[in-house]
Amino acid sequence: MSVNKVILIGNVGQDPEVKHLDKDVTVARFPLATSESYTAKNGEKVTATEWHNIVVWRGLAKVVEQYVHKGDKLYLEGRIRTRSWDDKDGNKRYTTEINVDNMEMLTPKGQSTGAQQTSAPSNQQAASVSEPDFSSSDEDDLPF
Amino acid sequence: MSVNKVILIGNVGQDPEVKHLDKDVTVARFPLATSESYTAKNGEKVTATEWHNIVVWRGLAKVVEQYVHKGDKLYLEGRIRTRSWDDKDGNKRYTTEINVDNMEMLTPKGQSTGAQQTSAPSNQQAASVSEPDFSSSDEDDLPF
Amino acid sequence: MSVNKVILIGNVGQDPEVKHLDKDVTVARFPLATSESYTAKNGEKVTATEWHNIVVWRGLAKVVEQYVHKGDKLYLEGRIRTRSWDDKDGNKRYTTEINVDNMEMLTPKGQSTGAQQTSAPSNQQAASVSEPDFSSSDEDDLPF
Amino acid sequence: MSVNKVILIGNVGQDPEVKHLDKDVTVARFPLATSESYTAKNGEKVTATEWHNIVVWRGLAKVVEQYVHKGDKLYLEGRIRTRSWDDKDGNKRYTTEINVDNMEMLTPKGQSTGAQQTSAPSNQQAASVSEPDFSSSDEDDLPF
DNA sequence: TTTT
DNA sequence: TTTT
Repeated sequence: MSVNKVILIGNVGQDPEVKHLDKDVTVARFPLATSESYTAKNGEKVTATEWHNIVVWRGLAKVVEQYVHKGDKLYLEGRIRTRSWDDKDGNKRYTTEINVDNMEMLTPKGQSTGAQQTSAPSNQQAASVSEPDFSSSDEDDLPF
Repeated sequence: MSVNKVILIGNVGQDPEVKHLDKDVTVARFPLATSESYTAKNGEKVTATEWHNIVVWRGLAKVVEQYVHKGDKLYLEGRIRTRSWDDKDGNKRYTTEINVDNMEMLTPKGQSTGAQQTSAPSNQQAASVSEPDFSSSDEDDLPF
Repeated sequence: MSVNKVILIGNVGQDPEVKHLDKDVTVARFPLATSESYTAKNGEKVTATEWHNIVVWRGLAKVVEQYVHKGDKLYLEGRIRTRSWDDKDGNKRYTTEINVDNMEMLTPKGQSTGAQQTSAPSNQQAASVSEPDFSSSDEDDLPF
Repeated sequence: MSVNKVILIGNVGQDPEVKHLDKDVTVARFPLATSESYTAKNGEKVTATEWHNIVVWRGLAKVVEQYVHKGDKLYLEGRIRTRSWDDKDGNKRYTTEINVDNMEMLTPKGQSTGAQQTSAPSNQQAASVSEPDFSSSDEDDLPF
């Protein structure tokens, strides 16, 4: 009796962080920017950027791991989920994420414009697939 | 070149808070619940409820003021917007809201189930329209 | 690299026609009305109704068979599909349908307003489930 | 009390046909392809293409006229509308169209791949804007 | 009739 | 922190 659906088209802000949990479960996280342009009261053109915390699970996370890079444009379909956690001062805090159900790559293959990609050698894609050091990231304790 | 679209169907958790700002601008805020049922690993049926911070501006806010009550089921279309603010400890905090562009009432007229409504006298709708004390609420300093 | 998504909220125009094909595949079809109101140039208020040919397959078709009746309000998510066929004059003709992927019932249980339902005896739901005569309908040759 | 919403991402099949009606009203029409790939029962990979009749009015039609070309990838948001008309044999026939409310160009500027574009001289975009012969097209009598 |  |  209810619907919680998000549709985003935007640009990947950072290469995804991918974690391989036990039981062969993979999760990928990355920021996605959407932006809106409008004319302010003073006539100035303004671009407002919105950052979304994207979370992708299981099979789709493996697709992210292999093919999604900083700068890519993506179509995402998912659900809003707000998680709560306690910060160091004992305050309840909230983080809103987008849990992805469906994804389409809108950047044509070989046209990624992310810094890492363009500076990478010709075998960069394979390199990015193995991306060895995310699992040892010391950000593991952060809630997002 | 980007899209930020949310579609929700859910139930209003509290009667909307409506403020009349200067220049005849109205803003309405209320929580909306969506829920998902799934079967947990142990076979138990679980219902997870997600609460969304809904924000409605201008003409649509006046519709909310007149017709939307606790318990009503709504279809909403809007955009995700995360605002940042500084809490009392000087930490940056974030609140994610849904800014509504389009709304449809799914509760048939006269069938609202909210507690306030059902206990209200027959002129309750007019009463709720004038709703006198929100603007003097001491919650004005809170970011939502 | 492409998206074909439809979101409808509307009312069921006729009780669904349900067919049980071989291999335990079920398909349900029914018309759904959406309507838009607008003010014409002459100041008159006009309501335009749009009829959609809804098609539901497999497990979801069984849900339709059991729970969906004329008059019910539904949320549907699906894809547009246009089928072509040859009419009796040998002309190519086209029928556009909505293939449903996801459905939510928006009419509260026991509040259906369809004529058949309200006039039906207390066991009408079971009756509608077995709905014996659709498969022998002479409309079988029509493309919808 | 109803919703009729379509979201498409696909490729433009032909350069848009643009007509300037009286009262400065512009309408643009073009076919858009979406495609789905799946594995058939025999293990073969199949791509099914769906063609949508896109209709864009007024200001957005002028954007189409200037910027949209065969081959371009677009995000479109709109409504389903089925029109009826009488064919030469006096039969009622139906055409389903997508009336566009919102559009985003997904092909980066200068990267169109449509045949007409790549073979056009460097001033082809201005040329396509004036596109002189559509209004005298003898297809005017056709319903789409 | 488009794209991958 | 992305893109145009």
